[in-house]
Amino acid sequence: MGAVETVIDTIKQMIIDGQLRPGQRLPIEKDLAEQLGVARNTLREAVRALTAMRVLQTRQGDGTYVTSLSPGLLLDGMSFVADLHHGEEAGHFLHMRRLLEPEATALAAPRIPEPDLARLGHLLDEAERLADKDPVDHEALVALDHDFHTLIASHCGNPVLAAVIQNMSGRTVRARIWRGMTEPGAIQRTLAEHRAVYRALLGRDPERARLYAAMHVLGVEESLTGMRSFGGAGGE
Amino acid sequence: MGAVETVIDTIKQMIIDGQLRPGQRLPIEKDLAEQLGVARNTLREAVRALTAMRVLQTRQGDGTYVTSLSPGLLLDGMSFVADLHHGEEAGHFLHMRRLLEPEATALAAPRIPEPDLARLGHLLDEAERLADKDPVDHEALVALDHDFHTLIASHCGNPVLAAVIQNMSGRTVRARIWRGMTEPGAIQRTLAEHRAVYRALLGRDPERARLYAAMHVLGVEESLTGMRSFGGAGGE
DNA sequence: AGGCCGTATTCATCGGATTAATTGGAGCCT
DNA sequence: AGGCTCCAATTAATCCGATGAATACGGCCT
Repeated sequence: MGAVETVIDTIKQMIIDGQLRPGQRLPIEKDLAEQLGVARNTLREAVRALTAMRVLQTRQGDGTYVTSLSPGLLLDGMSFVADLHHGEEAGHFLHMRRLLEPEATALAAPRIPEPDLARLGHLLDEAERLADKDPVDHEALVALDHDFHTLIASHCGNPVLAAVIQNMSGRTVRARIWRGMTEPGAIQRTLAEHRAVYRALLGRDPERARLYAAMHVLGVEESLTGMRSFGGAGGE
Repeated sequence: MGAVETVIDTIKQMIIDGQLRPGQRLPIEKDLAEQLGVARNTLREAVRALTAMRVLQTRQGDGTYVTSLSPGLLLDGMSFVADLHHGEEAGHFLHMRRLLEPEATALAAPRIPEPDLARLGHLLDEAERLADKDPVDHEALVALDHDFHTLIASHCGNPVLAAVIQNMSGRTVRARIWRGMTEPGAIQRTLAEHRAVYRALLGRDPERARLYAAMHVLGVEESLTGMRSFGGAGGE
């Protein structure tokens, strides 16, 4: 096995074993390289790889530190995976969202604090305002869509679940989805689905939240495949 | 932004844009470094980071290639995240398994080919044989457990779902779980749960498969927290 | 005591040299 | 002619040493 890979695994194992703890500082490059029996360049490549996966963090002029190792931190960057896949593959990521988001939304219903609930409302108001304009600022809508779902997921009580949900649809994926909503009323319908989820959260009703979240993801899936079979899920 | 990060993002973007396609070979280090305006060492650190996340693959004496970029490939290595977390955090990963494995098992019921179904049976036979021995070879049981769940998940029809499931419990996590099953009969009960899932698959019954899979993950969760409230789920 | 500045520490980047592995083809044997 | 062996070119892997840039910390001044 290559020297760099060995160093990567060694550092990983040191973390798993508890020799290196979150926030702890590593020895300086020169010493650590010597201790591991490799050149500084080799060590640097290993550290760079671990930095890319958010296990380590380097601060120029200061040192190299172990990150918090929180799931949310380590799982981010995964969204790149979703960004790569089009067509049928994209459907697999939406399938994941359909499994996870209803659960997360239901879990968030009794937990999400009032201020964040209010913030959700403001995001919706803003999105509806943007949707009425012409031309539509898709990029801004994508950002609001992302904030809406992320805010809900972040209150599900399970950071792993929240992180995976967030990464199942990155910036590029969401942009593709919103750009793909060309049929008339598609944007309004999506926003109505958002509002339905919001109302369920406002009522602290987990089961309604779950169902409306499921309907929303399903709506997105069907709007992409052109299979939508009835007229929307916004009302009561 | 650092030069290395810039190079990483540039290469990523070239892949998203389609300039670099799966399997394609990159220019040699010297040329690519010159083209991107950085030193070879800097380029190497970027390539190493992308190699660590399975986006690129280098072959000494040959060149650097873009991988298949399949979700299964890109999402692996995520299991390291699960390996890091003990106690309450581990429960969050089990929660994920409880959401995902029942669905995957249900989806696999009508899809899994006969030969793999037979293989599942053999894995179970082998595990039951091992469980009766004394002392118990935990490591071998962990391997069989891993193969059992991985084989099922791989036939759910959604490679993303399969990959996430697989990474929600890596080697270290599974080892911890099986080592933690100290109460008498715990191992036999777990294997009985496996067999119940197997029987549902054998019957090509998605809903039974879903339920028994859910019961199994729940059993694992409760055996870890000592909350198990009744006597097992192996029978019919 | 509080803010400013200089110096030491540490990572970031660079350029070059050497080593090792793979590939592809030339040349040889059958 | 077909297949095998060995050699040479290509390319990544590793190492070395030097310079640049950002940060932290301690001493100094006010």
